[in-house]
Amino acid sequence: MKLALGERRKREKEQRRRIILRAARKLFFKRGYKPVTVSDIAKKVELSKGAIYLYFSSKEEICAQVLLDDIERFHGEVLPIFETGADASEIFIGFAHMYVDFFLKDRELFRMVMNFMLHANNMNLSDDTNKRIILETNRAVSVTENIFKYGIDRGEFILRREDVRTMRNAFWGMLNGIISLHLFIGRESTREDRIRSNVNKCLGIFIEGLKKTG
Amino acid sequence: MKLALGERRKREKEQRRRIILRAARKLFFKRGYKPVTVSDIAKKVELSKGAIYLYFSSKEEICAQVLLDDIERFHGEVLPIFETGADASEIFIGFAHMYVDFFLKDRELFRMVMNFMLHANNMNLSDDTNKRIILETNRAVSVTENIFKYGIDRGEFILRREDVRTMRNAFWGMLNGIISLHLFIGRESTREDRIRSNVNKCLGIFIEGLKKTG
DNA sequence: TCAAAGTATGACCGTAAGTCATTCTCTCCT
DNA sequence: AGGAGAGAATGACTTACGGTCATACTTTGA
Repeated sequence: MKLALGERRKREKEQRRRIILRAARKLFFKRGYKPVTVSDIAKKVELSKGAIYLYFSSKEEICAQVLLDDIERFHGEVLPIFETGADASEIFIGFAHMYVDFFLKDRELFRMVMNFMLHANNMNLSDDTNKRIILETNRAVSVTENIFKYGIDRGEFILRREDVRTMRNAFWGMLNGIISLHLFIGRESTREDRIRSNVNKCLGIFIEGLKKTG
Repeated sequence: MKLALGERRKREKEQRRRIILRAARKLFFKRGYKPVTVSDIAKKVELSKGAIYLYFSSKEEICAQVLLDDIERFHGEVLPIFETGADASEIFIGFAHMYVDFFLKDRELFRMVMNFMLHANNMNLSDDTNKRIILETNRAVSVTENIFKYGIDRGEFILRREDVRTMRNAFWGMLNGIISLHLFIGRESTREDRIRSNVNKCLGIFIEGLKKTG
């Protein structure tokens, strides 16, 4: 009789999983999700298609894990912003810029995330992946909500606490919406600095609205 | 020798095209874009699959035309709002509510439109369809830009004219973003009145920002 | 050393978009 | 009326891709 997967094997398996993910990421970002086939990924890591399915249950699952890794990385990068002691408006702007920069590095990443949000309901993902999605979603939510609460506590924002959730939605919506429009609609001005300046202006107006007394 | 397509035939062809579109629309909205096959559509209108391709060059083309018809209808419905002589803020709110209501009637419609915006670049659409897309995009843009200009002219909004384009993007982004979040992320509160009230609050804040002097 | 566990393969399957040779049907000219 | 040719329709066929599985190879540990 045999025991379950030895330690070293487990490690090697995890390592191979990561190699596949890296390859998939590169391919997806270069050619887009749909055009990349599972065989393409297999070829790139010198495995057969069947082998890929020993590590991932579906192409969608690969996509989800690529995106989750990136989002986790973003959340890691964004944390220090809260240590600065800046006021809520500055934190907002800082957060928004990090978000924009994050997605401008790989525009296909943003498209994939949006697409994923749109269709996640109809995807068959592993329990583990679903857990990660919920975790990261909650993290994103609480990060932004906390900025609003911080602003309220400091007396910086005129906003009822029960409206924080609404404003959090508006904030995310605005940020994603502006990026979408620039990347996929605007033929003009998709230069990074242009997008950044637009985000600045929009958030400026929004924050003015939050500050306005009476 | 024969002449090109007689008048009556042309009319009948157009009629059949519309019948196919109606059937496709119903199927798409009921089961979603991907799950509906071209054969499903053909079956519903009692034609063979091949016949469908006499009227449309691809499934994507069918989708595009369904969406364009709906967007055109929306633009038709939204025009009267500008005849009311209301102030710019009211027009904004009115416009936003019509937009929200329009998409809440068929949630799949919104998903399809978002998806379309995300991938329109990589679709092979007919020249005619591409023209319609540009036309409708420009219409949407100019509608919102005009509200901003109107607000500036009335002295209602404190906003430089060169920032109108930016604000138009923010407005669209916010609106689409809020709807997206509610429909596809929020497990909680996707009730219509809830979404409407959220849109109200967000736009309220946004408009306050626009009105703020100094 | 050999049996079980684990890893890998690639032919194969199912499905769905899109094509095309063929057939049917209508129109209009003589 | 009749037939020629334009146009409408068909459905079997092609292609492409996600996913599966019987088979075979490799490692491990008793």
